[in-house]
Amino acid sequence: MPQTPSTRWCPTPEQLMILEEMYRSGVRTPNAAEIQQITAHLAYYGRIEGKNVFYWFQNHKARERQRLRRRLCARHQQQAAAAAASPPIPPVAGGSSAGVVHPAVMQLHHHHPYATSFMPHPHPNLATWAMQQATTFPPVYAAAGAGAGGNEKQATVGGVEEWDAADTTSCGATASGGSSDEGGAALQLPPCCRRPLKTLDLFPTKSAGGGLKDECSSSKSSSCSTSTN
Amino acid sequence: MPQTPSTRWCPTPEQLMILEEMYRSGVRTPNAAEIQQITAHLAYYGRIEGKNVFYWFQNHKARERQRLRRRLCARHQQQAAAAAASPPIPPVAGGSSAGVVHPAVMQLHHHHPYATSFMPHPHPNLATWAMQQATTFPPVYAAAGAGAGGNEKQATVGGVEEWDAADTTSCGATASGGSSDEGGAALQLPPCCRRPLKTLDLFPTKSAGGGLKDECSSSKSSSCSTSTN
DNA sequence: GCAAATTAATGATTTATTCAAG
DNA sequence: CTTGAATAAATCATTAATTTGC
Repeated sequence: MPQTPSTRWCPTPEQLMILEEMYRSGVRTPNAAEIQQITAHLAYYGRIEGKNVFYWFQNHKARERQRLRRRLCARHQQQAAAAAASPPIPPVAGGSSAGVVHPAVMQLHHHHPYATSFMPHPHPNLATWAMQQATTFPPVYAAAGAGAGGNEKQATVGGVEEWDAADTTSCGATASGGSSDEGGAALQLPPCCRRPLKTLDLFPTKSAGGGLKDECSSSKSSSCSTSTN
Repeated sequence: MPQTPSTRWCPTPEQLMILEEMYRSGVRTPNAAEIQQITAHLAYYGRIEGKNVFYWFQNHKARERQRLRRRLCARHQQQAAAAAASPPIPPVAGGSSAGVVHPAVMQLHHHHPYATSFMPHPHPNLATWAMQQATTFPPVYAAAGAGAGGNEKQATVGGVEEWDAADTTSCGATASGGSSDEGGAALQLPPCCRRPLKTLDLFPTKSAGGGLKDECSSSKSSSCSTSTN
């Protein structure tokens, strides 16, 4: 039986390579249009769906972060054990490439007739799916509008090849202008919706979010109460 | 300017009523098809999109749970303060309605021409969106296949009007047969994919998931191990 | 050298947390 | 302060590596 009906997507080396390259280039949370592009591109190297791309970035990001947390934690513990007083590593971050953000997605130019079977398909259930099917136009950060050029995005951190220091909290906004040639409609996003560039606070000061929860025996108290309101 | 371009959905009383009724009927995590139905139905009473329905159930579920946690926590603390030795509450759970699951979604029969603007629309970004657009057919628990009648689902818990006791771990599988009349294609899901009916362990014994994480100063030990493989 | 059994990676879901409009 | 919207973390489940016995 050819075409193993495997339930999960098995990325080919090429696909993986490209994805990793993109990630290293700063792509972190591609938006719908970008995902479509990426998917279409990668489809050339094998079967793939948008959700795979979505998941991949999601997981990759999360696990990268997790890895760092582990690492830091270990280091921290080690240092704690050593009872030294010197701060771990002064965040080098520095000059590197903060604004050079190169929109890796823009380099995609395939459009091979392989297609990824986008639209149709009578998808069964799947929780998250649902949300999509209705998505008229989500009032989020960016506009995949046609004409407009300089659009600020949110995700897809720029530069910062490999954050291996600790804080690196800030991140350069990037993301290709995108604007695929297909959806050239009006699409003017409502006046609100413009987050202050979140999405990457590695080590927040509060509690959840990116805090190391159990992984490292963090303090984290706070029972139910102290509402932020 | 009529038609306030408000960013968020403002559920009308009718919509809200129906949604709550559904929730009380056991609908907890409607699948795509169900969401479509619900949305189409509710669209009669005002503008609404699938994602609104999706979010609503998501939030309602989460907050109901949160409320319970808070409540339980408070009670627990109170009891702890009382320094009594008697076990809190013997889980009443009992007979209630475990299998009566009435698929509230099935009662929907509108199909009013209001439509909810499902498919089209050149949605900009939105993270989760992406994933959808590709969803060929997600290899998840159920099959929204056409003909087959008795299909087990996963979400949409049955019965259990209001879990206010503690454990209530089990849950009756329910979910309307769904199977919208549109996707009558083949759609034969691969031989694997058949979860043992998860998705609702309110108060698991392990750690995260539905457990009271931090909210109530739970124990929560157990790292990753004891793989079922 | 191969195949069953274990372990490690990682794709896919669900749940919790956070943000911000009303 | 309630709650819709969005993201990130935790978890599950399956596949690929790797080890072990023959």
